[in-house]
Amino acid sequence: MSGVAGQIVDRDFFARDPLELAPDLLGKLLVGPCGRGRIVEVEAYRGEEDPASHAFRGPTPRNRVMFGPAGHLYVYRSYGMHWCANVVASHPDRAGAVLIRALQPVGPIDEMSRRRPAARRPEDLANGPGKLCAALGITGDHDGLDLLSPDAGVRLADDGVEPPTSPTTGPRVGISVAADRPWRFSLPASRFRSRPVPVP
DNA sequence: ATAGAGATTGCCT
DNA sequence: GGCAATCTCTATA
Repeated sequence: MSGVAGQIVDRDFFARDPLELAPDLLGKLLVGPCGRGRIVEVEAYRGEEDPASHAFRGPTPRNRVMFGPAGHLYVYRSYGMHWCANVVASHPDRAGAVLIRALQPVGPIDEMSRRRPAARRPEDLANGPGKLCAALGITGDHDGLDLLSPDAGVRLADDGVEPPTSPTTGPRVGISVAADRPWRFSLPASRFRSRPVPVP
């Protein structure tokens, strides 16, 4: 199954169409200031041709990172109270990002649990875009950071787990426009996807 | 200037 | 299942 977890440092891995990058993020490890988890569900968002994307109507103070280099982290405030994390994709001159929707908690479970007091079961620690940011300690302070930087507060690691050959796909959650596009990707066997695993 | 919707979550009945 | 919390942006005036 796996080797030693190593940070992803290949810019070209990120500089692709979000539709290509999204499924390749499944199985990777998201490492935050307060914990880490395995990515099990993501959504692709494009730019001007995607009405559901924050980048659809051009740059604003909030979404400016989506128009910057691939491999950076785009963190936005959702409904005035939650943080949501995206990996910037696409090309330098084209906006695009992949929203991280759910993680399988890896640890430390006790600290993640302290940050998610409402989670009654371990699988509820990070099974939502706002929940996973709370569990890992990701906030607006991390907006725009470079995921390829070795000392970044948020990083992306590969421990040898291969992306699924046939990811589960479906419509993106919580949107009303372009809701017919099946741009949500998740690991199969989703019923178990957010359950924590022992730290190796 | 003001109003309404939104890539959400948790608590209420 | 309903609904409140509350920031950012868009539409309308």
